Amino acid sequence: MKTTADPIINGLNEPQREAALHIQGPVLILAGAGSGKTRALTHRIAHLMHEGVQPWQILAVTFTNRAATEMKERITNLLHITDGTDMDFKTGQGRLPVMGTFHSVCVRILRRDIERLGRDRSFVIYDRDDQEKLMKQVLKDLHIDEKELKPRAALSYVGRFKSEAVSPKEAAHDATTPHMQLVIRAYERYQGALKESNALDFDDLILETVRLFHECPEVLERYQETWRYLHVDEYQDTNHAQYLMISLLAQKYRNLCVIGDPDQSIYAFRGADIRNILQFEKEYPEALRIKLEQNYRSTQLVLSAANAVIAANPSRPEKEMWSDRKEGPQILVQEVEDEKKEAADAIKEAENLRREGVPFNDQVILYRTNAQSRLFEEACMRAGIPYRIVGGVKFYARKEVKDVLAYLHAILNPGDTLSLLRIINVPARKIGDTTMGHLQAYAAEQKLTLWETLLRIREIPNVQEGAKNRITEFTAVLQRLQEVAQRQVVAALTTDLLHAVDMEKWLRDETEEGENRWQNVQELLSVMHKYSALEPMLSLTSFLEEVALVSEVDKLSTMRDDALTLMTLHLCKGLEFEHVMIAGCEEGIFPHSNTMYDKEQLEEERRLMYVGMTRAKTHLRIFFARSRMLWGNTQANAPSRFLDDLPDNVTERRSDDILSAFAWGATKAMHTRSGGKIEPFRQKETLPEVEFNQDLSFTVDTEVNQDAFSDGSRVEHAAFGQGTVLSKRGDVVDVRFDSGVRKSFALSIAPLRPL
DNA sequence: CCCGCTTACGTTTTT
DNA sequence: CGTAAGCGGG
Repeated sequence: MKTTADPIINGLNEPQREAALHIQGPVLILAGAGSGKTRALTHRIAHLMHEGVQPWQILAVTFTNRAATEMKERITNLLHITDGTDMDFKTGQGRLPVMGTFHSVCVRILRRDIERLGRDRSFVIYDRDDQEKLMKQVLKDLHIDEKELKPRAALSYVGRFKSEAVSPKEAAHDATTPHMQLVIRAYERYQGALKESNALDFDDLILETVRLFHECPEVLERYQETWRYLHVDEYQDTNHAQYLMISLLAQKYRNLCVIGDPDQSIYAFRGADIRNILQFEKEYPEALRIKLEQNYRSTQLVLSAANAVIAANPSRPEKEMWSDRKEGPQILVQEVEDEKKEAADAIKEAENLRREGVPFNDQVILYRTNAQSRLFEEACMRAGIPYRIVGGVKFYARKEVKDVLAYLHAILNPGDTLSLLRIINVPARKIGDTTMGHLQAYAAEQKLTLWETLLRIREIPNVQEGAKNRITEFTAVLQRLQEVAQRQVVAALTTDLLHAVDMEKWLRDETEEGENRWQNVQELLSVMHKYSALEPMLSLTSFLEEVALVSEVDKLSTMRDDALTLMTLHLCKGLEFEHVMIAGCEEGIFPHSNTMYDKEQLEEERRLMYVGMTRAKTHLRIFFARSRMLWGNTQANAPSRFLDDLPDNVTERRSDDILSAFAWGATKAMHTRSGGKIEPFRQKETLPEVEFNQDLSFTVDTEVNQDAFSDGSRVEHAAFGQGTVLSKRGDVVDVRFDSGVRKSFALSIAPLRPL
């Protein structure tokens, strides 16, 4: 029996200890925000190993690489393993349990066993962009008008079907309307096209694994025998397909430990099914239920506020977070004139706290929609404070990055037609649509892949001699690189590749964008260096595999500069900050207007608010604006209904307007009178244009600046130094700095001054 | 092939 | 209002 002297058990609170020690049978852990969930989980796994369970018999599944990495690190520390490296994990030889995302675990299974489903092990993984391209082609092939069914809409249906594990055949069964029948045809064809390209999209990774388990009981049994102790993190976010996968694995030994928080379920729109966690005990009646309610992150004031907000949601398991940290500042609810004022105020608050010793790294601005980020970004630039935006255009989704990756994919697997199509004319080598049209026609007719067609280019009619030569050149380059790939690691291979196709010249076109593009490729190269210790081919495949499955939030921890973080509320889950600011808390913004007529969506919005608030350790500020410019219109939105639930005793309400006290009382009364029901017209009220700009200094600033930036004038930038204005168009100036760097700026924003 | 103009659109997105 | 994508002209 374990005693409290045991380092694995020591330091856990009572329910955490229970979670760690109860290792046989199903366990449901309801773990509130900041309750030491990862701690409970990692200690549990460490305890399992202490009890003689082999590491490879333990599986822990998460949703993000970030979570998986953190768990691996913490278990490594806990066990004082020094040689259980990540690479060991990959080959399955390590001393660490198998820990990874749903998708990476499934890839691992499929790379090994997908041939049983009559498919090729060297499949490629399609991301969002690839999916859209493919679906576009599918709709074209089916002669479906883009107006009738857009690729994105079709994909969203397909995604929904797949997350619910509904095959095209089953879906066809329920398709009653002509529109849905169209969707089903697209779904069917899309799946066929994926198979032809030897590709799987993200959803397929899960779904094909489920299919494998269904169709090959002996394979399922092998995994059941291997992974006897199963753990699933963020269980409230699992969709039906993921639920099936886990259920199948668990059905033999029933050692399934799921952890989650129904109050933090914010991905229903993506197919997450909160019922998976709510009905866990029905499915496993013998399950032990553990509640982690002590919060180690926030002050009691923050928690009281968050608890009050989430309490308004019906049918949630009873759970109330509490904290030992009784003291702290009040929750600040700040009313501001408009969205510009909001941004300026938020930045000012960040700077104030910075001065008091809270680094920017420990501060975040959260908003509901990405579009809101722009103003904060501009405010940061204006104030000259460092910031980073998480999300938005993803690094690995950038064209130049995807182009390089497409080269690597094509080198590894020339059968990857999508990649070939992507790079055949990048950099431009005058192989245009006409030529490609002939080639694809020939390929279809002869039942050849594009690559095989390219290799036989000499036999193909209708293609001009010049184009044939250029294609021969292209295939020769790829073939040479294929050989290089056999003996060089991925970084060296890529350096060779970039040189061979003169990528630098193509990307670096003397503009700021060109410079950025090249920088991005350099960054990609630096990521590759992490794979230099491996065998050449393994280095290439591991790199591509990992790149296919990473997200933006994963990179957060690796950034070291002190910068204010800006991100959507959805992305903040799992993170924590000393100072959290939640912007745009107005009806129609948050909760978002599209959710306001649906009870369940509204509940999810409330959970999103709860998630945002519980990120705060100490300082929590909530902003709402009296008026806001949205889609070219100025509108006045009522303060968010979520603010009504903030208890007065932990809240301080402030406003930049003298009449605000009155306004507050009025809105609160209005919400109360309507009994919490939605008043459709509330957010439509538009105030007469108020052109009273309180921040005069800003207006003056930009006006004065304008004239001093004529062509050829000398300027100085806070970060880039001195330079010469090349051209000026309205608010935008092009500057060449003495360092040689060329950039364009928005005058009203950039820290640029005339000399 | 690249640009600038027109048009359409506007929620969130682990992999 | 701001943006991204599509298209026609140079």
